[in-house]
Amino acid sequence: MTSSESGVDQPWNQQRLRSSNERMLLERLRATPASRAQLARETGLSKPTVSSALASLEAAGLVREAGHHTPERGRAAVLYAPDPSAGYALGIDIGRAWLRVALADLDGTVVARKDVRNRARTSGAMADLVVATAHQVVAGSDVVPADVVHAVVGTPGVYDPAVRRVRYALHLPGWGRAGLFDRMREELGVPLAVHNDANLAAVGEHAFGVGAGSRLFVYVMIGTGLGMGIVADGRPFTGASGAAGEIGFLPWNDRAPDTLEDAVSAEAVVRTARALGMTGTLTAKSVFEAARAGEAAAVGAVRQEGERLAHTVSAVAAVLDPELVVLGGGVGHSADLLLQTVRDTLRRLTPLRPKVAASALGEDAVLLGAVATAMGRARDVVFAQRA
Amino acid sequence: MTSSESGVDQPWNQQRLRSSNERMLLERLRATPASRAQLARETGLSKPTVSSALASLEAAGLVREAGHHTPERGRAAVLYAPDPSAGYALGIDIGRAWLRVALADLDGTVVARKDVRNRARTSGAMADLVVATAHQVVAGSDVVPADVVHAVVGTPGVYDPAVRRVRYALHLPGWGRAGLFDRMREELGVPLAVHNDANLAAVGEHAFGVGAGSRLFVYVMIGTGLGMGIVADGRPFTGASGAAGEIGFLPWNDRAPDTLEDAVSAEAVVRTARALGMTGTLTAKSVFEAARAGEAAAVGAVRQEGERLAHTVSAVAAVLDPELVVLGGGVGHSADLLLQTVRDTLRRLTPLRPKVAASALGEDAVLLGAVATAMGRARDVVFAQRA
DNA sequence: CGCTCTTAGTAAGGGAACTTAACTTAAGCA
DNA sequence: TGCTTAAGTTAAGTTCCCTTACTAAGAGCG
Repeated sequence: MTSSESGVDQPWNQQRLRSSNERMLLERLRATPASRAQLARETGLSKPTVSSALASLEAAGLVREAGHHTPERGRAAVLYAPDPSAGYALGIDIGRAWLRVALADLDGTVVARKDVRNRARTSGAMADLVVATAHQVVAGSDVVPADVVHAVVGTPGVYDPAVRRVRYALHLPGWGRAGLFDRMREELGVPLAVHNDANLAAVGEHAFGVGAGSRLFVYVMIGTGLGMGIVADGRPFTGASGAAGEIGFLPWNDRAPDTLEDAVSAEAVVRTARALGMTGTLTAKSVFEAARAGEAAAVGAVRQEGERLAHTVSAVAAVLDPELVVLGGGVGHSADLLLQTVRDTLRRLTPLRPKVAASALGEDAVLLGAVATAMGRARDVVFAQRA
Repeated sequence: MTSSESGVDQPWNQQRLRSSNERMLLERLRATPASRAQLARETGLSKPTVSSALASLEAAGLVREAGHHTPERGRAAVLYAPDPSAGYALGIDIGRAWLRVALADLDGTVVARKDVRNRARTSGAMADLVVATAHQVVAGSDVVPADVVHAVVGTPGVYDPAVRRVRYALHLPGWGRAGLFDRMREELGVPLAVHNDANLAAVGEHAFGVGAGSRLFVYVMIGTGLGMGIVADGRPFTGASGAAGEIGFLPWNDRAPDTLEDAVSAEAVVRTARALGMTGTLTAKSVFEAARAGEAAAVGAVRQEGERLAHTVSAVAAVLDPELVVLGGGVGHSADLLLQTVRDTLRRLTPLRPKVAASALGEDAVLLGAVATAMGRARDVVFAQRA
């Protein structure tokens, strides 16, 4: 027999009833401020119940008056809105080149931020830098440290909560060490969750960027490596072992034994450009700039990159059928150059053609995804801990 | 801002509280019969509440006494269990060669079944055959027709509820005609849902087969075509437009322009066997039998099939990271021959290696998936319509 | 046989949270 | 100032859950 979800969930008593209704009202208010009468009409609760629930929320500091609304005729309504200062969340992006930290309120508004170059040589120094920068960001804001409720870190690799360390972090030496994040957690003094950077970028693009409102979309992160984040029904989809979206391992070419990651990452663009005749010190960025200027070898390299990306996207489309594919990562800022080639090649390759778009958040996608994730958790925590 | 899930859900009043608790108790009883006292202990509800809820459920015919249990010491307990005869569900598998219909109770026990060869020449005749066979199955059982609560049909292609017809049903002429399923629905007199066959096979394998308990697994259906069903957290994952798992469209080989479907389906095995020197009238089945007997060309064809499947699986693993890959479909009964090759090749191809297993349900996977899906819906309906 | 121990199940009382219905408050307008 | 209309509150009543205390029933034992 099926069984599966045999775990009996919590019983519903009156407290949970009340709590559930308060939560529903709070979520409704996040969309737009509303009066008690309006909430009653919209939610189906009675006016007295709404009044009482709103009083509780206001007493707990989760909701506050937000002006008035005078209808055509009749008494003016008192509008309520969530109080975004009821808690704060830290988003942290640990990248190869940059460490970025942002502090946001419960509306997702960033109230303080600091980006520092990542010059740490060891993972321990890196951890110290993260903690120090986070403390600076909080100190540089008007936020009381105790009001910072949750933090989320984005990092390459897959964090395994069971052993509390990162796996597959190939490009960061020592980063897989045990105890690293426990130390950060402790010195930070804030609950800290660790997520894969591509997944967070996808979440960020869903919360604030071009993926907004999409029921199923993927974020392809092209840079030093190749990764993908999946957001399904608003939540990250991580697979059975956290390795969903590790498209660097897609089978690519049975002639040459190189990986798709090698074939599509930023270095590959440089390699192709050289093979096509470009010379000098090249970076992916300079190749894209040359292509923009019309240099033939560069254009060819970019075209090949686009074709290979289309190959990747077609594989993803066949398995997942996403509504939208967002191109981002280090190469993302040149996505406009790639889009047309990707779309044209896709048309040749497969009848399954998701929309393809460039990242709207650019370099900030991971950071904002961390912010969005931490904020979501912070909302839960603040609600759960109300008086 | 994020917004997204801005839809306010239903308010929680006392009726919903009661209903929710009754539902929870019912689901708990599906795992194993239990006494009131035991339910109270396990669910956290009080004994009087459990008594009262159980009385309602019993009055509604959803639950019945199921013997007694005498503890070590103390009064004997009255056990309760769900009444599986509170409703019935129809599962229907419309395949190329066979039409299969099964009637199951709310426990998922098949109480009547009929398989007929699919000789219909037109889609209209096919629809008539489906309805007639379904009526025969119900008539041939002890079940009152009014107790049949829901039906689910499995068919190739993607059913689009918006236009109420099937798309991409390449191998079935006329099957994409509008109104076809509306007609069946009407003549059947039972609510009818239409699902993709590979998805249902995956659901079936999750409910009754080798995928039981897996949080994320895929069912690869190899036969006339090539398809895949995905079950995530117990629910089918269909993608944005219902085309998730259409792995026949995976990019395969940039030298030859054929599709992966052509390269992996049953016909491909025959083609390869011929190319390797086999002669006579060959079917996929006969090639597998010859391979089992040790004939070199057949062994070679089977090996190539396994290698190509491994290629497919590695792509799926890179995107989805499933816990388990189940091989099924027409070629499924020979999966044991393929497993070793698939596993060995996977080891060469990728570090992401999901478990690979043969289907446990064989030809019945689609039918049982339809039964499981219809039963799930029937449980909901019966519960919602209790007095 | 009846006493005691133990667990199952019920009855009665009380409290929390919701609803309905009626009332009060406040704003605009004649 | 009084009328109309909509917002918001008060009061009464309902539903459903919980706690406490009781009764019911089986098993071992003197």
